[in-house]
Amino acid sequence: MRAPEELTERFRNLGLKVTPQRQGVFQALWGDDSHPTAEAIWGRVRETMPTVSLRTVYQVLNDLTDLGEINTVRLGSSPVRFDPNIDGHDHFVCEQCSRVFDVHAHAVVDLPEKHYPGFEVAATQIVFRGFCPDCARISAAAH
Amino acid sequence: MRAPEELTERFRNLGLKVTPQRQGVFQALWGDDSHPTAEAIWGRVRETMPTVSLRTVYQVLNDLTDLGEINTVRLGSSPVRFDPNIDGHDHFVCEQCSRVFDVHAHAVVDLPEKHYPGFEVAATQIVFRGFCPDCARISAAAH
DNA sequence: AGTTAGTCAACAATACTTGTTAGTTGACAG
DNA sequence: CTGTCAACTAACAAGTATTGTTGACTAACT
Ligand SMILES: [Mn+2]
Ligand SMILES: [Mn+2]
Ligand SMILES: [Zn+2]
Ligand SMILES: [Zn+2]
Repeated sequence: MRAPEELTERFRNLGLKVTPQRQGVFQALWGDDSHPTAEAIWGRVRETMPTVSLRTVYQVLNDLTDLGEINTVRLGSSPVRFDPNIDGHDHFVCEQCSRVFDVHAHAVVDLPEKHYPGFEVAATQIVFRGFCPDCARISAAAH
Repeated sequence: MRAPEELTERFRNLGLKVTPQRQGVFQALWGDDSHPTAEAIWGRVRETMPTVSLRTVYQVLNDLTDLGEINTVRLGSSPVRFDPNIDGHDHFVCEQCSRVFDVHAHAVVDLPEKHYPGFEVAATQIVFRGFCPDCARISAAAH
């Protein structure tokens, strides 16, 4: 996503009001690579704006998604996570602590057309699952 | 998953009763590569056993999952899909009709340890998204 | 300074899935 | 063949995540 100031610009240009709630969500997302849920973002925004409603946070997140400023990430059965990183990248999901990490895989992936004629691939998603460094260490210590 | 007869064997060996409901679900799953939802399986079982309850179908599907006979597939916001194919394979999701296809990608994927020290990869999941042959044809015809 | 988009609160509703209860049935062991 | 207990059913509640709705209020922009 763009920096909060640029988002502010964009919202203004689109005739959308720049409210403190919206700016709060911009700030909460900016530089966050933890793939937070709506609730997590709500918690962060509430630190400085205790009256903000979860409903509004959902609203802003959906607006940002519609504008293509952020992506939604659905991995497993957990609530939707939001990803301000919209550049192509992959994910690592820890099976222990459920955290989601941004990674850049070395990948050469291809769906052979001869075997799958007519399939038009628009996007390829790679998800690694396993133990993150923290959890790997703990599970190793417990040998 | 195993063939219905073998599953029957396994259930018996585990001291579980082989009921018509369970066998109905076995049959419904056998050879199905459409990644059906619980409701879809329910519909199929009901054709020959109109009184079977959705609750029981969920029960059996969860049992089979716990036994490692089938896998659950969660892709996007749709209900859980069940996959009797537990051999390593990838998926193609049509963004138009939402169908899920089994595919075998040509893939060399690797998470470089030097950049991600301590990450222990247990599984790598590849998901293609795009248009399936049917939907690609239709969208092409509408040029 | 007026207009109106945005927000809030409070609640309803949706979709999917699991929990629970109590009564009934039928699969299987002896 | 028969008794037992696992499994099933129906009917309903509950849980989780998200969106819809309404009416009143506030404050961002023109
Ligand atoms: Mn990411
Ligand atoms: Mn599959
Ligand atoms: Zn972890
Ligand atoms: Zn399609």
